[in-house]
Amino acid sequence: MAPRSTSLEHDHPVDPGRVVQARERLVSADDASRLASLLSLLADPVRSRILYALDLVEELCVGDLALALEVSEDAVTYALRILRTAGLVQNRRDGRVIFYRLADNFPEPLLEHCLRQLIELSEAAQRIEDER
Amino acid sequence: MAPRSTSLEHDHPVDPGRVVQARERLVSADDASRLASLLSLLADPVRSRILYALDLVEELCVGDLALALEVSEDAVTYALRILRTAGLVQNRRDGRVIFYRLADNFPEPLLEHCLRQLIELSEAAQRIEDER
DNA sequence: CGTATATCCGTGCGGCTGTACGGCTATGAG
DNA sequence: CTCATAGCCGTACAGCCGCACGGATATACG
Repeated sequence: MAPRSTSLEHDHPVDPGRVVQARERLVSADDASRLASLLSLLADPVRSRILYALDLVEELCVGDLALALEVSEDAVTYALRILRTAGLVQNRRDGRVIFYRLADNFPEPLLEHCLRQLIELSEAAQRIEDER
Repeated sequence: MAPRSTSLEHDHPVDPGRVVQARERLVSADDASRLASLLSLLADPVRSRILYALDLVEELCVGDLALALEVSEDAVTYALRILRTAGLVQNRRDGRVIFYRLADNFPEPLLEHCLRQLIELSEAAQRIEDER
């Protein structure tokens, strides 16, 4: 069903210049959509902690990951399924045990650069909120 | 109800050393949870594009934002409500029109540094996927 | 005052997401 | 061969999320 275009929906810009300027240089809907997918992938405590754990110790099996993070094995399995599908982790079978590691082409700076900054950012925001 | 600890749930680590090592230096559940909140906030095409638009042109009203992004005003209002609640944007009333801008304490590097990298990353991943 | 406009708010709904459970598969031990 | 273990998969369910709609509110204009 069509959006709420029943009546007039703000036809004339209030500030046409800025609208045009924003439109021209704006992040495309496609880029934003891909970005959102990537961020959603990282926006889960179990998934991000798994990535950090694998960054620390190179290789871990499912059960040990659950122990290290103190979450259920089901949660780890589910998280790994998603990370695997996204191509962020690889696995290797050794007997009955399956070891996971970061994918070969895993973007290095992501964890230590980008996410680390965001963690500090969210801590700062938290403090500001607590002070109110 | 308790998780699936009905039977034994992998009591002995396969590689105790690595489990301990991961546990000690791992991102805490709290940090990961806060990080997830922040990432969820950014993991929406409308919200991220609004932030980029405001970064570009300083100030825009709701209707013009909808025009610039080519989405419904409802969607913009909803997105702004969330960004406002999170303290990422501020507004200013001028007559019937309400102008939005990035909050004073908006973390500068976030958009141009951090997210820009992630956009490129997601583009690269997309290309790899397309080649298969 | 009455009308039109810009935006917000409450509500409802469809869709997605994370988890738990039962059951399946594959491997190894006896 | 039989049994136990590590992990996966399909399913079901509860919770959340984003959007559209109706209606409210505030401001401007005549």
